[in-house]
Amino acid sequence: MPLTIKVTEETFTPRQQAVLTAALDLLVENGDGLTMTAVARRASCSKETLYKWFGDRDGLLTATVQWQAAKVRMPQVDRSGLSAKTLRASIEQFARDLLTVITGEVSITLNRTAVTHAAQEKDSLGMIVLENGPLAIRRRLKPILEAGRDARLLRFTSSEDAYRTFFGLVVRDVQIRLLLGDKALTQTNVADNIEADVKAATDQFFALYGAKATTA
Amino acid sequence: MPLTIKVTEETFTPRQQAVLTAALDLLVENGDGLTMTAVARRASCSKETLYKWFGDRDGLLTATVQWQAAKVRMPQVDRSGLSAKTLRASIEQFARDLLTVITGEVSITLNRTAVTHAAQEKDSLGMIVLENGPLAIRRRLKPILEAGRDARLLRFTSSEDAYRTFFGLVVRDVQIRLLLGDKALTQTNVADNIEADVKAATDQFFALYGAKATTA
DNA sequence: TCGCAGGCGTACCGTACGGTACGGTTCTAG
DNA sequence: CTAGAACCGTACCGTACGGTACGCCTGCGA
Repeated sequence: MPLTIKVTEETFTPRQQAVLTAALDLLVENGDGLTMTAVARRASCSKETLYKWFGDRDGLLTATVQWQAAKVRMPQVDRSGLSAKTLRASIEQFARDLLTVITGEVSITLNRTAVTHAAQEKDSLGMIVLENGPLAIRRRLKPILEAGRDARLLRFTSSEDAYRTFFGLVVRDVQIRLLLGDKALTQTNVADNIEADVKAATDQFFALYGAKATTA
Repeated sequence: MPLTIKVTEETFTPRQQAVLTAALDLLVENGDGLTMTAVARRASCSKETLYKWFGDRDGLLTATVQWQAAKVRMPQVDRSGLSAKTLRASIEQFARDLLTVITGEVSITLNRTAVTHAAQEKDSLGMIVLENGPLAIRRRLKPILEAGRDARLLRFTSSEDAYRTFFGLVVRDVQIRLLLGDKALTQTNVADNIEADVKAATDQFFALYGAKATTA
């Protein structure tokens, strides 16, 4: 399977999507339990079909991650009619989206899979996850930030730095702890605190980059 | 091998440490290449000895991680004679230590190993890494922060929140991108920027929590 | 009705690797 | 000098899993 630049829902037939769903379910249920035999049994198809469609195990894994990533379509935030209020609402929404995604079971599983993959000098899965996680957020957030600057609501020199600070303020140590399986961070526990964390992170972001703030 | 509460250098004989060094080297060179046969060959010992000393593959892995973690002894920062200047220097030192560690090849390898491990419902390695990484920093940073607050140099209500914000400001998206194998983040590239990042993160931390700052 | 493509299920193969067994060697204690 | 413990090297076993081959069934177009 060659490098696929863009994966849409139509890239796979419904039957293939059913197979990928089975693969993703297995992955979530039991991280490394993604054996070709298990997928074939779960999806009620033959292994031969799997190899015909996806080439090899890595191809199936890649297709699964790409397909799942294509499903995550974050809500577009309106850029027009920018006011202090709407800007803040947009930023909060980004923070909420980000936290909701990274604390989700599917995201944790895919990130773990990609990290494992990267430990074997194969970074393709990592790039896919990056591309559809942090980088996707960045692509959508940067224009908002720059619009905020144009409207004299934000102050910064590098929108890249502003974005990365935002990421840090929102994610903090939550993602790495979840990936490492920290039991002190029960998922429900995290989910319950998302709203408070969103507000705190947004407050801090405006404290650093708001028009009235003085940054170094 | 039962749960070892604390691992010191003396926990293992020199010969055993040589074995663990070999294991760590193999892990760094080639993430998943840690086979018992490879370790035995690299360390010039027999597999039987490995099993006698470490029980099974997981025991060897755990011992390797624990032993490496025990080697990382971060420099203690002086808490006495707290002034604005020394406090800032301490904070900067923490930021520098944190960034230096997480961008190191060994840290990346161990984190990847622990994440992979956590994907198999085995969180012991994850806890060890957490305990000796983020949590170790936290244990040492919190007293400094609280001393800074007592000296009216910092303002915050929860030192836990202050620590986590510090972590986010320093680490941002660097760690997850390194774990995912982002090629855009060459290690040398990151290393060259550490000083600038340290300064920026410290500035932002003081902007949020410095005595003169107004936080929400 | 016939032929055939697509696909299911299963049996099969090769290999890699965790774990064990065992003979041979070195070192130490008595 | 000898007995035994520790340990090295290697051969071996069992299993899990990636990948292939093949027989069978179903649906569909001619």
